[in-house]
Amino acid sequence: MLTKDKKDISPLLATLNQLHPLSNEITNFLTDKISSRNFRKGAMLLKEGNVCESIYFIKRGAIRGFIKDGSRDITTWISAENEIVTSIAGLNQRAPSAENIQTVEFCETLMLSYSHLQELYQNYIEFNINGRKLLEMYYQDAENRAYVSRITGTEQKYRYFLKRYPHLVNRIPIKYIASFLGVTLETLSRTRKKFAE
Amino acid sequence: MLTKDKKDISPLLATLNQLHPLSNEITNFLTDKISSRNFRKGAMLLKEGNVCESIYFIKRGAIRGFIKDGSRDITTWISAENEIVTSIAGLNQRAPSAENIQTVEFCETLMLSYSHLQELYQNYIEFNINGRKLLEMYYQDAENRAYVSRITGTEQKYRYFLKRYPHLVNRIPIKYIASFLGVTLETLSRTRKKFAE
DNA sequence: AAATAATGTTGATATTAGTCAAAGTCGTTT
DNA sequence: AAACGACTTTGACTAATATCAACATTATTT
Repeated sequence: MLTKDKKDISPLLATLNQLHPLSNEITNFLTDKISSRNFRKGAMLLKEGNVCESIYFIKRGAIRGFIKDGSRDITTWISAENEIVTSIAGLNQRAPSAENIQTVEFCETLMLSYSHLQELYQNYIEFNINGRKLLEMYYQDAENRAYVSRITGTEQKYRYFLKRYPHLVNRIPIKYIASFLGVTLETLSRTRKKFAE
Repeated sequence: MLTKDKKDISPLLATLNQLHPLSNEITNFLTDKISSRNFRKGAMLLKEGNVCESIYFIKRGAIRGFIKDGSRDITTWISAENEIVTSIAGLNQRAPSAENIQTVEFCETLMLSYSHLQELYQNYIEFNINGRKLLEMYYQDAENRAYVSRITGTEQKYRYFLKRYPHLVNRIPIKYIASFLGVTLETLSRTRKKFAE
């Protein structure tokens, strides 16, 4: 963690309001409990084996989730501006995460602790509407990620990536994109070259 | 669809109550609106391009989701007893599904229409707690499915399948398991043989 | 600006898994 | 019981991708 900044939580409020309008009480609670956190490139927000204590909204930068598979890592997701990241294992069962969470760039985030999130869900029942809708969206995303890793042919996979994540293509090191797609970086490098031609 | 049976919705109520206790009003609403539906083996509950109009709870049997990738299918999930299945695309955005949903065995299900589900969420706000928690669980599952398709080595994949889905191993045709794991059925057949030795 | 580290490319080779085809097994129907 | 269909195994061969290693390029630090 780098600094604890003056916070502007409006982008998060906008995201949540789009799903279901937030009451003043909820807006005030969020304004009170959320803190701003910046992270240097490569910082670990969560290491496997630990229970994730927070949920982060990305104001600027990109963050990935990855799992260790022997000596190599498998990047399981990559998120950027206006997305929310956390360990689903922590959210769902307060269980130690098998997943690691790491910034890929310098990041400005908004952080809400898990316990405050639970307080929200318990004390402001209608906030569960926001949570439910958010999870519907993220679930679909997870399905899509499972899909891309199963389609055959590196070219088809990369084509999918270009279409779905155009904003990340020139920001994320090829090694992360490769493992996200389920290929080696060398193979992806060659495939990408064919595309340029 | 085969028959519309006398319904016993208690297994679904048990599942939902475990997440958050249901009020009498909600229980009555569900009892009223849910219908029992049986399907023969191989029946299509949803064909790609259509908007999914219902959500199903599996009382007996197994159901898979799959996506067409050229001429072959990719099985994206396999669910069985006491699980809920639907097209997430339909749930989330009322959009035509890219996914097909098909029974793998004779199935007894409980069906709730999408519009009644929306009624529940709107009129009984606390039901969003059940929905939110359910989605947290299913989201984690989706993450895990994405993970297994990315790990390398058919042996490792199959080992994961055995561990995570022991109840399905002897029920689901190898061709579905293979595409779920992201390998061909021949490769899976050979790998499985090595296991037996 | 030079030095260093991180990232990306390319080539040669090995390995794995895919493809195509045939035959075997199992269960269901007639 | 024979015939059919669905599922599974096996073999020979091919194609795709991984691996290992060297080098090139681009960023970052000093």
